[in-house]
Amino acid sequence: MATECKNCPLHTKDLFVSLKPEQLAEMQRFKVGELSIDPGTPLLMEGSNSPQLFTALRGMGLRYKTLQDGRRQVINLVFPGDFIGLQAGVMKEMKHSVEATTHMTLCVFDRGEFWNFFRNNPERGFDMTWLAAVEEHLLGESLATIGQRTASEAIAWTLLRIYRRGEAVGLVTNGHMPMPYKQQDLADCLGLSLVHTNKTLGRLRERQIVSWSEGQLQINDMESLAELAKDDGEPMPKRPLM
Amino acid sequence: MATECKNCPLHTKDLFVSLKPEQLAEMQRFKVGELSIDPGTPLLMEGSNSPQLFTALRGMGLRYKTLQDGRRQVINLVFPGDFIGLQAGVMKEMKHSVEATTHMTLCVFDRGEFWNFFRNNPERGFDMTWLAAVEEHLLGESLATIGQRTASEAIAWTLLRIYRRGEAVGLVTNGHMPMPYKQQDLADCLGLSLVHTNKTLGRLRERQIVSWSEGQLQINDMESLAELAKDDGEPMPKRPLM
DNA sequence: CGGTTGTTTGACGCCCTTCAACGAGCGTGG
DNA sequence: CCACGCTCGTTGAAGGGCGTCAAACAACCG
Repeated sequence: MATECKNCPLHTKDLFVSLKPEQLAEMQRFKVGELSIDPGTPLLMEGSNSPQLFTALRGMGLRYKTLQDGRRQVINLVFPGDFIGLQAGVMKEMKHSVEATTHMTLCVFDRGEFWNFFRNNPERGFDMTWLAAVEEHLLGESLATIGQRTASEAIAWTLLRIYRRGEAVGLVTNGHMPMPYKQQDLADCLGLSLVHTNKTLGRLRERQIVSWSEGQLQINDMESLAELAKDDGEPMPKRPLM
Repeated sequence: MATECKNCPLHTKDLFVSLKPEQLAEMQRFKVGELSIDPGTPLLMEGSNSPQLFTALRGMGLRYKTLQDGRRQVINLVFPGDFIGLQAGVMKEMKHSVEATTHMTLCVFDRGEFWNFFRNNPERGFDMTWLAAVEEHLLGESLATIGQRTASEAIAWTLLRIYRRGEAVGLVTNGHMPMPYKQQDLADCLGLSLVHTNKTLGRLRERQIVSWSEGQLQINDMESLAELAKDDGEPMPKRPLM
């Protein structure tokens, strides 16, 4: 039973810019269905030319690239509200892969209608650009993290960002944030080895700053964490929802 | 004396998707002037809310972010054809800084007209999204480089990419590519220390793979370079020109 | 109960950083 | 004209953060 756009659980969250009723109707027309996938399922593959675009409705995943020798770089994590497949939408093919970490449900859009949608809804087209610009900005921050921050800074920064994003979409309850990823995923986010990631996490736990176990992330000392992360304290940028 | 869009030296390069005459005319209308700046001049500052957008017409520069403790991460290099300021165009402010490395001349667009332009030219709006998606893709590749490649791989990869991009916009003559950056810039691109960058470059030079001196980049052994860089050999993605 | 996946811990070593110093090129001013 | 300062490239030495190797442990499952 597909969710109707006007009942979308996301578009009321204040992370997203609010949509006018007619825009919701437009999205409803653009939306061709809903997809539900199990943990571990690949959604889009590097080099594929998917006929579909998605926005994550529920669940979490990750986008990654693999070098030819098998090393993997996680580009970013996929949260509810993320738009997936823009690259396939405008370029010929995907340049990275996307896979589900938890069970996910996604709104499905028809790529063939993408251009029509864009032409008929310039406001939404603008929002698409906006979205891409936000993505670009976030990747720039990740670059700065991997390039400049030490392992503990980087891990602190990443956990903080995950927590905040989770808060913004209502995933946090009682200070508990679902954290379904593996340590290996976090390591591949940051270009660190699994072992070093593990030990650094252990140190953060000992210092009572964050605890991450059994798929739950908890922040025990927000102040120390933000300081360690060298977070610049800028609020999470608002973004459109597709 | 401003360059007219229809005489733009760039839009015939095959890196860019070609523009129809009426699109050129539209760009001409959107363009409010031309800016010429000296090496070292900051063009956009992090946190600024610039009223202008640019596309680089001639010259080279770089985009970077600085952490609060002064560490700098170069997000990417700016080449002719790059569109600058999209973030300020859709979000409130710039999230990184841009500065000129060589003398640069840029086409200037009025940010206030951005939305109108977008609405009146859905095709160009689409191209804007396309551009942002290309940027995002390139940042993803940089992430993989910084995160996964070793210093010599990363440096090889970066030099190779610079050379190819230079070729694509006609900057290479006789196998010589202008390389106006400092070693510190390259180091800040890759999250490496200046010293290590220098020594790694020296090793590449000794092995007769690339030589970079006096602002000129030369590739002596393209095959070895591509192999070292673990380049996946995909062609440079075509992109729109604004 | 063996097999698998993910976390944890220890030992060892290297890639890379940091500190330090020197040289080359160049513009400035005495 | 040369001394001086500044920037940038280069090189050596020392140390540490992080990677690699290896193994043990816990949880889950057929």
